[in-house]
Amino acid sequence: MSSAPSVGRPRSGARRLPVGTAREEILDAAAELFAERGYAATSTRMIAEMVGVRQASLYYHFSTKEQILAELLESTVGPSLAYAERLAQEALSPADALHALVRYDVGVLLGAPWNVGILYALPEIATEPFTRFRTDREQLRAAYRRLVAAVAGASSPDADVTGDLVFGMVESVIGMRRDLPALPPPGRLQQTVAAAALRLAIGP
Amino acid sequence: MSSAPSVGRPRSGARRLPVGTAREEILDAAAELFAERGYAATSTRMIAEMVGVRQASLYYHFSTKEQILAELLESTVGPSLAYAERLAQEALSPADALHALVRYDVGVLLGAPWNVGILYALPEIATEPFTRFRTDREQLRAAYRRLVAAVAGASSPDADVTGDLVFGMVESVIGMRRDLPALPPPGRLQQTVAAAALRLAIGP
DNA sequence: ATTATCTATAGATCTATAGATAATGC
DNA sequence: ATTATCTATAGATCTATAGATAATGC
Repeated sequence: MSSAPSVGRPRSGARRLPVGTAREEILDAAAELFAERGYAATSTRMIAEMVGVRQASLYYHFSTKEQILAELLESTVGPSLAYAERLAQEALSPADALHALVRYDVGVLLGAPWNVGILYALPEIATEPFTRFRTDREQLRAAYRRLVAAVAGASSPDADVTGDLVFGMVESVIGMRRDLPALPPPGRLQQTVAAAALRLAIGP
Repeated sequence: MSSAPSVGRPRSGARRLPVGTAREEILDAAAELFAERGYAATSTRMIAEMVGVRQASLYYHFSTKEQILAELLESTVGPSLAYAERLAQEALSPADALHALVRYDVGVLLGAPWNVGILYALPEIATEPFTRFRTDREQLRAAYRRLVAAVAGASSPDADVTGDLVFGMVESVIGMRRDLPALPPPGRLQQTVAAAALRLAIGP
């Protein structure tokens, strides 16, 4: 929201978009570069150049390059996890709840301005600065497992694995978004994936 | 096979395992480091140290660091693609063929000594040295689409998307292998995923 | 006085090439 | 003579810190 601040030394370059705080501008630029060229392959200098600021100025807003990545990752699991927790408090049938969660989660992954989900796969996230992201993501996985188990009923022996497969299938829209020249419209794809999740969960 | 060669200047360090050529030793070490720490985060010096050789000596066997990655990637799609092509020539029902391909592909992903599949997600592979890998992987995706369409019958409108979802679900075992503390035994997981693929393909 | 930038730079890399050297094979 | 290594290094980075500076706010 609050655009260019009134205090502080002026920038050397022009402001990219007069919308958003400096922090948000940095996150936007980093999201684009990390998703398109890779995290380690993106230098802080490239991010700064895209923002229109000197490389060292990034460190006024973020203490390390890793912090920038951590914040981006958080923004992609956070909403779906919060939604899963809200769902758990409503009195929906397990099938309806699973369907809703898949729709929402796919919507988040497709709706992000850049395909940041691709960064989940980075081996780098096994380290400390990303602990929060990792536990949030595992909680989301647990929510999928619970819902799938509830849909399948007590009968199913490897409901956990099926939950993981649904979770993986949902996240595979990240790969589709990257690799396919065109995707169905978001609403339609959300619907298709949600229906597929139910087929997976219900079946024997 | 052919272990330490009889010609050439001796190494400064000891040979890691007296099995395999220098080329294979390099690929092994790189696979471990790339999968565990990331491609860009792994230096050629680290690879060389693990092999027991000086950094510059890698360049006698590979012209660039990217070539090492390209070869590793190729080794993980290659076999499944070849298998899909063999399957296409046999007279199996579509359902049996899809089941067999999923079993095989999951087996390859789980069987690799290191979880190299994780590298599929790298944005770096969009560049030229990886063209061969990318087209092979797209051919494998196409095989999944064909089989899923055949299983679903002419009725299904978005058989392509379902094919992509099966493809994505199969590859999601890469993420499971990385993130879960324990997995079912390979044979059992192959079976579970293959059955799940059929449920996805058949359903309405 | 506070804020948000700037300039300058330390110190640590990193990839790839050039050319020397220590083996074996002919 | 050929092979597979070695040593040495060029040249290009890269992250993060220190301290100066140009705004506004009090």
